[in-house]
Amino acid sequence: MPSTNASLTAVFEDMARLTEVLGGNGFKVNAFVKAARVVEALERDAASFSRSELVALPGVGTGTADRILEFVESGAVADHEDLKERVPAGVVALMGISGIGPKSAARFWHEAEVESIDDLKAAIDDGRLAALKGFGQKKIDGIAKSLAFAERFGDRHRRGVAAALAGAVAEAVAGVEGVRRVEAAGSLRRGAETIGDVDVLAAVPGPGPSAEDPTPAPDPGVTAAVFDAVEKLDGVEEVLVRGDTKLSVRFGAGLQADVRAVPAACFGAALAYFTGSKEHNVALRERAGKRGMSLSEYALTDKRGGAVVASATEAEIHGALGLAFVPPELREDRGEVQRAEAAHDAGEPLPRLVETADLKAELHAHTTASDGVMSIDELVEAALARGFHSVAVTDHSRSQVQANGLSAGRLEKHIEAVRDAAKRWKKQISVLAGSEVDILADGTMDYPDDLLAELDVVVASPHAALAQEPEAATRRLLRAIENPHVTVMGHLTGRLVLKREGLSPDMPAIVKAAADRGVALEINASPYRLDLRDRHAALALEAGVRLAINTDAHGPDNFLNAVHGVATARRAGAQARDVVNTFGREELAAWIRSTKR
DNA sequence: GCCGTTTTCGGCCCGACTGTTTTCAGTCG
Repeated sequence: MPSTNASLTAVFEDMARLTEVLGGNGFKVNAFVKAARVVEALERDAASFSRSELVALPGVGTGTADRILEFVESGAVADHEDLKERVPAGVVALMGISGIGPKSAARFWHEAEVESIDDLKAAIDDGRLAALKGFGQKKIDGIAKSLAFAERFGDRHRRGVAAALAGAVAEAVAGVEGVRRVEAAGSLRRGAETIGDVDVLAAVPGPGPSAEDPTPAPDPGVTAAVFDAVEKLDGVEEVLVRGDTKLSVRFGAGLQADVRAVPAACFGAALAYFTGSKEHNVALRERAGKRGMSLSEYALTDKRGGAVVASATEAEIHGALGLAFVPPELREDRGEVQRAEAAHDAGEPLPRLVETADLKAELHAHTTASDGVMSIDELVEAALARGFHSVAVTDHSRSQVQANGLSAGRLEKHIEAVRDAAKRWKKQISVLAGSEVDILADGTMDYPDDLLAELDVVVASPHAALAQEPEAATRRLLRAIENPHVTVMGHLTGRLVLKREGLSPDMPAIVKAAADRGVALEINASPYRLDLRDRHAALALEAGVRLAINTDAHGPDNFLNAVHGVATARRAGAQARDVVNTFGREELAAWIRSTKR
């Protein structure tokens, strides 16, 4: 995303929060949030838009347009600066604590002199909070718990741990007598790289929605059994909420799971609702309203009379709203509703996104030669078990000493061993000799060109000097892309999810160079990496760059991580033909040859 | 602040749950 857009997104988000804490008009707050979403989703730099082009964007009026122009001109928005002067910097942060919203944050600030998280802790300890009307011991205990929790774990989690937990919860729920269907929803289903809470939805017996009973209750007996089963799961530390339809539990590992029970006839509406995102849901409800309907987690209904229009499946609801079915990974209110409308009007579905089952090759995997746990044959067998027609053996290069990277001499011998295995496995699978070659800080490769020329597949990856300035990082990566032997650029930024920011190169320049050169950019599917991230993958696709979804497998189970890489690719809108791992055996071989200069 | 085959003014997305309330505000998703 162009940097102007990122900065403007932050400005509008901050204006929303500041307006909220100052008790301003809630609809104005929503308008700022919406403006942030619109700017975030722009495909061009906001600076390149004229005023009339801006006003034509849905959600952007003259006020937002003028603020965008002001920011492009001067680098700041006067109204935003004014708001910031009126609110201490730490007050907005209070709203980041679960249980504290704008009203409470404002009261803490005005009535208890709380202007930061540290102030809040002190105010809890010295009784200033308890002196406020409406804040009993339970509320204060809840806030103290949330504070301690946020400090211990932060509020986001890698999707790998969230997926595992969701699986355990879903399994427990599915085992309850009377449960018709179970599905993980929320940001996990949308394929997001980090997850706040795990949402699991259970369909249980109960009446369908109707004009007389628009919010039918799920069977209380089955619902109670579902909630009991989840509360009994290993690792449940605390029950936060338990009502007639909703259970929230907190696990010791720091994750929270929300379980909802709905009558089976409402499952589609509920699944759409709990999958979100919030912004996407709001967009759908607004759309429903404009068409004389109302959308809730129970049903899409006619406003007059309340007749049920659709409720059982998501596809029916989207269709009744005049939309093609929107895959969960696209539901971020980044233009998908408009695209689904256009597709629906043309009588077509949205393009089919890449699926895990489409993957037929792995181009980045390690063996015991460097830091993997599989022999060459074990790696080949793991690939065969996935139904793959090709696998590249890509152990670390010599600079990766801690990972037992191969010296030039060891690589020569390793290539021989791979070629030998390739002959033995030839009838079943193509075994390719490769290497994950370090891109050194100056952009040179960790092996000389004549050695690289002996390899079928070169995955070029940065591993060190990951705090480099953007200019240096850009030069470094461009130089690697220009190397005539490189096939795939591996985990391009070197970021680690929730842990390390990694390189911040000029992505438009990188994707243009990759397009010109014909190399693929990897989506590293490890939930620790997910690098490229979704936005960058979308930029690559726009530039016509092929993606490679690789698991970077160090052990056989790592192949299962492909699903996370696919989720990221789907968020970017990737179709199967955009991903080289979906190519047929001969097609892939031909593509690899085409990358050689 | 945005928006209009109900509206250029007066609306604007829907429901569950909790706490401290005696009828509802605040928060969350």
